[in-house]
Order: sequence, then structure tokens, then C-alpha cells
Amino acid sequence: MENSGIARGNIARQANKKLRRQRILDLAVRLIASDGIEGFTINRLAREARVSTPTIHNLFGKKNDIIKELVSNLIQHMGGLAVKSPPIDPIENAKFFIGNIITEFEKNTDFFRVALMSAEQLGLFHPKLPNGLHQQAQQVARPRKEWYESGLLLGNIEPSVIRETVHNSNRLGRLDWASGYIDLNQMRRQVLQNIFLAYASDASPEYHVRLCEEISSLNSQ
Amino acid sequence: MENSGIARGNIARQANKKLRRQRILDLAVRLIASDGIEGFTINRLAREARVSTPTIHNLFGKKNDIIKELVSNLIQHMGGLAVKSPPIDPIENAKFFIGNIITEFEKNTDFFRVALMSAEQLGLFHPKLPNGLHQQAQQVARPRKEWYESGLLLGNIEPSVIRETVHNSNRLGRLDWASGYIDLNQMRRQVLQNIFLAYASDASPEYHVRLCEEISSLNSQ
DNA sequence: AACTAAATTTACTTAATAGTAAAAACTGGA
DNA sequence: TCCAGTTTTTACTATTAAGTAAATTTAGTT
Repeated sequence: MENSGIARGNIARQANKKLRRQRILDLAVRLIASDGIEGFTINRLAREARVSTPTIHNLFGKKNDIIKELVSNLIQHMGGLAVKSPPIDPIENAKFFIGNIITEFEKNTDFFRVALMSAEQLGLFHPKLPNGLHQQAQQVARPRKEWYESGLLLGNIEPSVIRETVHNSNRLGRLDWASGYIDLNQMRRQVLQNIFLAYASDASPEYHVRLCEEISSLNSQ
Repeated sequence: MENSGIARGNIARQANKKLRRQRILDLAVRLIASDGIEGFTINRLAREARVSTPTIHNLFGKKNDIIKELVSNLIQHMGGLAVKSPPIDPIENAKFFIGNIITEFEKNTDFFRVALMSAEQLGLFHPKLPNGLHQQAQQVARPRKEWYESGLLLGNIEPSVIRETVHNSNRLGRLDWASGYIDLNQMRRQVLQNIFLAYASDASPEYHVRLCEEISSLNSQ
């Protein structure tokens, strides 16, 4: 285990092992994406990877460890989506975030689909779980102080209510996409529409007009 | 098969068969509710029902037929939820519907949980499926003409947008409950909050005030 | 080239599944 | 009470899963 004198060819071996692992993990994602977690077996993964089953066990441990790894990768990826410099305007802000998410999802469709569904089935989005998925997402959904200070939002409705609804909009959109109910374009439309509606419920008359325009332009395209 | 002269004791037999079927179906629901659809097997059902496996096959056919039956029962139940005389006021209307749903869910908790989850996993809420689940639910969520005529809602936002958001609120609430994320009280709160927010986005100033009051009273209890 | 630890495979075990044919038991009705 | 048809059970097949020990092969280092 130490990289002292004992292990001779360990530096290169570990690196190669990582590559093989990744190759097989990618394949696993593709398999689960096409046939569901149900139909996913170690045997099948081994066969398709042109490798024997003990090799899979050697590289990943038990079957569930593969899925655990996917989900932990998901949590990392999702964390990376909270970007530094979002626009100040609420509408632009919402578009910016959903745009980022879609870019990521497009880059790695199978992975996100599979990981989101696994996480859902494992109950990992449960509000009380300490993996931070829920808390993180709630944080991103919070309306900003500036929006109230500049009078775009009035504050007649508790910011936490807005936040919860925006959070739910994102959540349902992701779920519908991962379930295959809608594609990424439809997800964008649905999520933005729900978010704009939430903002409209507490918007100043002027900003309300802008939100209405945005909503109808979402549906006219 | 005919109830003519051939089959002698068939009238009573068929009735008893129905009773046994129902007893075992109820047990199946309880088993799935406690251990998930994953852990549900014909063997286990037979064991717990103190019956042999071929008996299960005799009564239900293949394994999936049991789940199909649950889901078709669900569709029937859900259809019965669209009641004749809902209140005219939007707020009361929303409370009325969610109240009905909760009453039903409480009456038959395990059944609804299991059936909703099964339906979800089978993709039965897919908008394009001809089982009517989706269309039915969309119909119920539609804002009424009277609300626009009486000036409670202004019509600055397309009614279909409101409908979609209300529908989504109901859907997510049911899903969160079935997933065990929230209990029925929390479901009520979450769904009503989201619906009121949707109405608020297009409400007249006077009705907007009432909606805001309702929302904050939801969160103070 | 040769050595050695790591990685892979062969060949297997254990355990659980869905489903079935045929014998046995049971049930309602005459 | 006894009979015929229904229902259940016994005892089984066939399939498939996860996982493992030991032999074999492979790969990096010297």
C-alpha cells in the first residue's frame, strides 16, 4: 500500500487501473441508460466490457458500489454548477442557470440521466439527508436581496416561499427529463415558465409586465 | 366458462375466488409498501399469504399482472376524485381538491403509495400515454372561466400556463409523498402554496392580498 | 531477459427467482 | 353421502444472479 520500496511497479499500475475503471464505468452508464437499473447486472457489464466478472469485482467491489460511485460523481458535478458570476436580473439569472444545467446535461446525457434516476430511487434527494444535494439546490434557488432592494420584487410573499417554488420547479424539470417524459428543450421551457410565474406572483407592476412577456415568448417559439 | 348447465358450483366459487384474490392483493400491497417493488417476489407473497406459489399464479397469472392490476385500480380511484360540486372560489376550490385527495390517501395509504410509485416507474404518467391519467389531471387543474369573468384572475397570463403549473404542483406533491419525502400534511402545505403562488401571479390586486394571507397562514401553522 | 506483484480468468458455489405438470385435497351442489 | 369440477399443493425444472478461490497471465521494473 505504501509507495516506499515494497511496491515496485505501482505508480504506473495505479494510473492504468484508473483508466480501465473509467472505461468500464462509462460502459456501465451506457448500459443502465439503455436498459434501466433493473436490467443492469455485473455479468452483463463484464460480457460487454469483454472481461470476466471477477475483474469487475476487483475494480469496483460489490455491485452497489458502482451505483454509489455514479451518485457521488453526480454530487460533485452538481456542485460545480453553482457558478461565480450569475447575472443580476432575475429573468437573466434564471436563464443563465438553466442554460448552464442544459449545457452540462448535453455534454454527458447518459451519465446525468442514470445518476439522477439512481439518486432518486435511492432517495438521495430526501430533504433530511446530509449529502447536501437538497440544501445546495435550495441555496441556488433563493431570490436575491438586490431584487427586493431594487423594487423588482415587492416582498409581499416570503422569499422562502419563492425559493421553495423555484427549487421545486428545477427539481420537477430534472426529474421529468431523467424519466424521459420531456427533452432538454421542454425542460427549459417548463422550468423557466414555472420560475417566472413564481417571480410574477411578487413582482412590481413593471417587472410583472416583463415576466408576462417572457412567459408568452416561451410558449410561442 | 359459461354459467349455463355445465359448471355446477360456479356461482359461489367465483365469488369466493374474488375474496381470496382481494385478500392476497391487499397483502401484496402491504408487502410492496414495506419493502419496495424490488424486494417483492411471488415466493414471498405466497409464503406470507400461507399459500403455495402456484396458487398465486393461478389467481393472478404472471408476476407483472399483479402490478398491472394495482395500477388499473389506481386509475379508477383517481378518476373518482374528480367530484361534481367543487367550490367556486379558487382558494376554496384548491383546498377542496387537496382535501379530497388527502382523505382518499389516508383511507388507503399503502395502496396509493405503492400504486403511484409503480405507475411512476412504469412511466404511466407520461404525457403521451393514452391511459388518460395525465389528461385527466390536467383537466382538473384548469382555472375556471368564472374566475376571469368575476375579475379574480386578470388573464395577463395564459390560462394554460396556470393550468400547467397547478398540475405540476399536484404532481410533485404526490410524488414527494409517495417517495416518503413528506407526509400528507406537508404535501397539503406544499401543493397549496405552489397553487396559490400560481394564482397570485395573475390575480387582481384584491385577490392577490387574500392569496398572500393564505400563503402566510400556511407557513405559520 | 527475468523477476515479482498485480490483474485476470477459469471453474466453481450458493442462493434466489419465475414458472409448471401432475397428484392430492377440497368445495359446493344434487 | 357422494360426485365432478375447481383449487391447491408437492415436487420439480430452468434460469440467472452475485460472488469467490486458486491457477494463470500480464505488466512494470531492474
